[in-house]
Amino acid sequence: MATTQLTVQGPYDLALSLKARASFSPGPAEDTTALRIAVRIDGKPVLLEVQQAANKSAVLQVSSLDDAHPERLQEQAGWIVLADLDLRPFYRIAENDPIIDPVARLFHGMKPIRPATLFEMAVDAVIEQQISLTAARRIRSRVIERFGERTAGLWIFPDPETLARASTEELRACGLSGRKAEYINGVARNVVEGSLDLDQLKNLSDNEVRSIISGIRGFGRWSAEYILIRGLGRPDAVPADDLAVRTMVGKYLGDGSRMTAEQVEQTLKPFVPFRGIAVFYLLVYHRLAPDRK
DNA sequence: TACCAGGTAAAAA
DNA sequence: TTTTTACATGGT
Repeated sequence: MATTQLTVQGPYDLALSLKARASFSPGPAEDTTALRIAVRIDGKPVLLEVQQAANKSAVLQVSSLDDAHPERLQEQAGWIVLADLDLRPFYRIAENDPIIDPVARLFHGMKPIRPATLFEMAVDAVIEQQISLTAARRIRSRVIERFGERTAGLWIFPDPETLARASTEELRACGLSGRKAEYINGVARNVVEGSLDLDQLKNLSDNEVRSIISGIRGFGRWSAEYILIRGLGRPDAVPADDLAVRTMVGKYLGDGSRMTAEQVEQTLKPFVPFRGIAVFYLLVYHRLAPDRK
């Protein structure tokens, strides 16, 4: 059994971060004491478990039953929990806003949890286009159960190779539209052929990422921002035209009614360079608030 | 039943 | 160039 320690930047609350993630996919209650996820490391399925050494401690315990390199485990876990992000500058900015400040204090140490790979994130973005998160979740699980791999009771998201080979009909059978089936096929093939290197996006600026993502068929402005904030954890990225964002920013930072994308952009200016994190906190607040709706 | 939900590309105007 | 339409599922 491989075990390693991971030090994260700034304040971190793993239990809260897990709770936040669960709030976006309502279902049976999930374990919030540890992050358990199956990933592929150097091509091999590995069960990864991440725990917080002590409450809100900066040290995380990363372990796996499999004999993966501790360094690779640490790297993968650090990616998923956004270990490099320091929330303190965000909290300082939040202090200037009467609405965000109490929310930031309530959720002290909360970070987004990233999907294990950018390919998974890209496919998720396509699945979630236009339909409700509930519907998207159902479709997503059909895709995983049809094309993914199961290890230690957990599913690993299908590889680009598998989804590149999948027929439009098979994908449609999961509940995707024919269009979305083509998009997913397309991005998977780009990755397999090597014309798209998703991991390379990690080294590029937000604008360079926007340019590359929106050049892929099926990926527009919304998907580029969505992948930036959720997949890459870029703290300033916001899909301002996103329906939920327009609704929530309007509700909490505006007059209560849904905003236009332009109004969202204007309203979020004070939170640069943490606009995406500010919106993340608002969305979670809305989902966890007892007086929701 | 109709409409909305964390959009996008392609057709039509 | 700008506006409209088709698309799939799930909840209300």
